[in-house]
Amino acid sequence: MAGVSRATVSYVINGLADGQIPISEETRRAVQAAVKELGYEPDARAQALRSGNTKTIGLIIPDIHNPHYWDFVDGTEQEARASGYHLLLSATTFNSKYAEDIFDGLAHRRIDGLILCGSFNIQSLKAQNALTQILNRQLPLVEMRDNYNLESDSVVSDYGAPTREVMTYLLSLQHRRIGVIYGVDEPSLAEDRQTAYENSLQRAGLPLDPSLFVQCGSSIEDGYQAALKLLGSRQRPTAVIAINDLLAMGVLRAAGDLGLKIPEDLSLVGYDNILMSNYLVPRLTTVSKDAVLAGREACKLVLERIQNPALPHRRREIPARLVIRESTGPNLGS
Amino acid sequence: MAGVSRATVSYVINGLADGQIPISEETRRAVQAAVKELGYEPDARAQALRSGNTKTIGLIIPDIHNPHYWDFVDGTEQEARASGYHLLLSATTFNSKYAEDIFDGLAHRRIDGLILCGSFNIQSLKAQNALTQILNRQLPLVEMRDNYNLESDSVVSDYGAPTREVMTYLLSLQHRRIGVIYGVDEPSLAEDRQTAYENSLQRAGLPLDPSLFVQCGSSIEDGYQAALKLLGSRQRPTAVIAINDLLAMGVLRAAGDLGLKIPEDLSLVGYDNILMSNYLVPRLTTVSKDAVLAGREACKLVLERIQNPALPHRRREIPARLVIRESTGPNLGS
DNA sequence: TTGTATGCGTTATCAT
DNA sequence: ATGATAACGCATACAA
Repeated sequence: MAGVSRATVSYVINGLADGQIPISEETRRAVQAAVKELGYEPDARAQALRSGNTKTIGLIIPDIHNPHYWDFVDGTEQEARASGYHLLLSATTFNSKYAEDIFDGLAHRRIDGLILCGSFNIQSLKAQNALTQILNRQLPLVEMRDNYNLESDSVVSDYGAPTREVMTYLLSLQHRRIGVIYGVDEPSLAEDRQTAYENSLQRAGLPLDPSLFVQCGSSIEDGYQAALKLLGSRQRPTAVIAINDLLAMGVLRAAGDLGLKIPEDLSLVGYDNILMSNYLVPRLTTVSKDAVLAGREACKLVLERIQNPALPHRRREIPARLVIRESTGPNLGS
Repeated sequence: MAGVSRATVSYVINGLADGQIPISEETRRAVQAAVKELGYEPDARAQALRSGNTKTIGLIIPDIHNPHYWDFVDGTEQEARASGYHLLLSATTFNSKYAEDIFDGLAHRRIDGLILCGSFNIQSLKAQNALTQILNRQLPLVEMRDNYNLESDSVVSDYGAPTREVMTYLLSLQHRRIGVIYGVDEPSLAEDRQTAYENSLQRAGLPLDPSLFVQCGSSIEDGYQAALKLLGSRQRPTAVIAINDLLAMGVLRAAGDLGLKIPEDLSLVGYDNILMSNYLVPRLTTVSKDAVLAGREACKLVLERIQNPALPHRRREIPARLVIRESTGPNLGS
């Protein structure tokens, strides 16, 4: 329609005209007019086939119902969009038979990079195979934990120090029986918190009561049920640490049902500092981590590696710190 | 490697062997062995270029921080995955300059279908243009509201009836001053609720006090601030309807800050029945809608239309109904 | 039962 | 300053 060849159109559209390849002003205008007239848009499929990259980043999150991950997705999307990339979102639940499908699907689609957020079932042999295959293909990969293997970049947070801080704080409030709602799908992912908890107790000369350490799933209902069990026992704890804020909301609810007032009868600490934790009644004391920032950093890392695959393996640390609000107070017990 | 031609490999992989094109057993086995050996996976980019479809569905949600939409995403993803489709997720905020970028990006990518969930700035001329262009391209489109135009399928909920039910319920509890936190980015999208509210008041012979109807943004902080204003006034309402549960959480918090007990001093109703609304203290009375189901239905509709573009335009209705829990009670006021 | 040839829409290389 | 051509990896019509 512009009366020029396909190549010329390509030059004009991709702005190679600037310096690299000289295009006459009238040709450019003719092409641009035709583009507008026809509503022409280059076909990303053909571009992908030709150039080899899809301008797409895969993002896998473990739990679609936990606000913490939305913050993460938010940050990732901001950064991806800013660079003209799109996000291919997948959600997997622990033990999900889909884990394998997801990896296969992403490999098949030739995404340019992959961000693996949070736990997924690496115990599954199939998932493990899928992952190693992805690594073999040199797919830029960012993991939100210490590198499962050294090939990948990672964005992590040290929860050991803030957990010790939580324990020191709770102990200073005279809490002696401190429960833990350990609702992580992949237990090893929160080991730093578990050991910090145990070490703090030992250092304080307190016994390690296994009945205070409750493992459960990651839904709010799981947190609720776990708390019901933990708080319904004869020697109930006077403080509870929930491994994330969503579970803490379940604990809050369970405490209400048992007639326990927070923080008078029970102190409660969460992790993540999800947006709504500051609007709960009472406002939740929590270990805060900027998930949006984490998402941005993760995305930056993939994008950088996409641009330069030879980069040394990197590790970004997102700080986590205790934020004291209203859900914790002194032990007023007998 | 299998000693056969590319075509034969294609036949074997795509299972055309079954009936359509006969393949000898030994050839098939040889191909399959080679596939496994090489870790061969067909290139989705080339397939997309050749076949014309990307097996990708675009999904636009208005607010990444509202749990309601995640339920929706959940349902959509389940259905998409079941059919071998992936989700290209975009989040847009009202008034976002990105609205246009998003549409352009999706058009450029030649997604197979688009699900438009919730409000987006159709007032923006650019967004409108982008949308009509998409329609011109016959892209299968599902809108989560009554059809912006007749070309698209839609999944909707009638909020008029349940809102009247809410009003009847609150009036029966002797509430006479009923506030509304109207935090919708695109006001027209909740018009049915507004008129139901106004009609119910009129039918009860009650005045329409504009100061009871507060417009605000859609974040929890917006709900909090709006409630602070609404409940801080001299003639504060004894009941508040929040246009969604997230905003209701903000109201809950504001009430706490003002020393108002729920439901003794204030009744509160939300919409959506997000998962956590049943774990709040008090549990939230809300107009429930199954967002996961809505997501599935929306995805089914696109998938069906992708398969058969000539389908008549369809409209699915997802029921919404009042669920009475603990946040509402009789007006005990003077 | 299998192989050959063609084209999907781009962009890069080489000519002109 | 621009046009012709090849190639990306696949699926299919057709030939053998």
